[in-house]
Amino acid sequence: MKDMNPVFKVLADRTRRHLLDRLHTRNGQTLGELCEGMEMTRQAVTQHLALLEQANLIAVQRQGREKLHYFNPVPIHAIYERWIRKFEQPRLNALHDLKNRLERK
Amino acid sequence: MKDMNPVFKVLADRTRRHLLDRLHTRNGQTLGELCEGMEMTRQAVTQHLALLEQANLIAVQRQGREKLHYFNPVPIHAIYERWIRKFEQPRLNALHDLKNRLERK
DNA sequence: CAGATATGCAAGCTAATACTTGCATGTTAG
DNA sequence: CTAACATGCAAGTATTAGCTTGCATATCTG
Repeated sequence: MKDMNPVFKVLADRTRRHLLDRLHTRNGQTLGELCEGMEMTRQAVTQHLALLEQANLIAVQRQGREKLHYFNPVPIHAIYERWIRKFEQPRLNALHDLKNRLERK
Repeated sequence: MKDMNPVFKVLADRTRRHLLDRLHTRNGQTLGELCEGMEMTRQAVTQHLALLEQANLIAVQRQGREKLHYFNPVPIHAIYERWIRKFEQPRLNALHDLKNRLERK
């Protein structure tokens, strides 16, 4: 997937969105906790978390032998500002555009 | 990319976001117009547009031998409602969570 | 220290993705 | 009618994503 912006790519996976949901419900969970109930190996979850960390969507902190994960809302807000908000004013003048297009000919 | 929600997957590609941007700038463009300046073949663009159409992000209308493309903002708004908005209230109490966690032990 | 626990690292497999090439079909213009 | 134009269809290729398996390392507990 050709993409300079890692946030979209990361959000495109259901497992990763689920992990974000879990951290949103309770922040600071360990790797083991985040693996509970996941239908894949711990290593798979680790790899998803690594991508989330690369995209700056989570921050990680070692606490003894445990690894704590914290959700960071900033990139999602940036996505909203850059990509969502400008599309929220729907251009309902599609027919007007069509009319213009036909007249240009 | 394992995902039931096609909108995220579709938005994850830079080329497709660029196509949406172009339609947002001027709605109702033909396939040929949307191909201009793209550094790939027409068929590649067609495939991207097909994915955008599947995700209901664009609507297509045949006009003679031309194919007109219209942007549809509804799925992006749905994404915002379902996934973005709830993350916009940042939980800045990470330290509080950490404190709770340590006390649970 | 020794065993259990929590996590890390890396190679390998499979399926999906992005893109191309080649040809076919439908439409408009002279 | 026919030639140029706009688009459609399908098979093939290279890359990447998601996941697994196997083993290594670090930390806690008794």
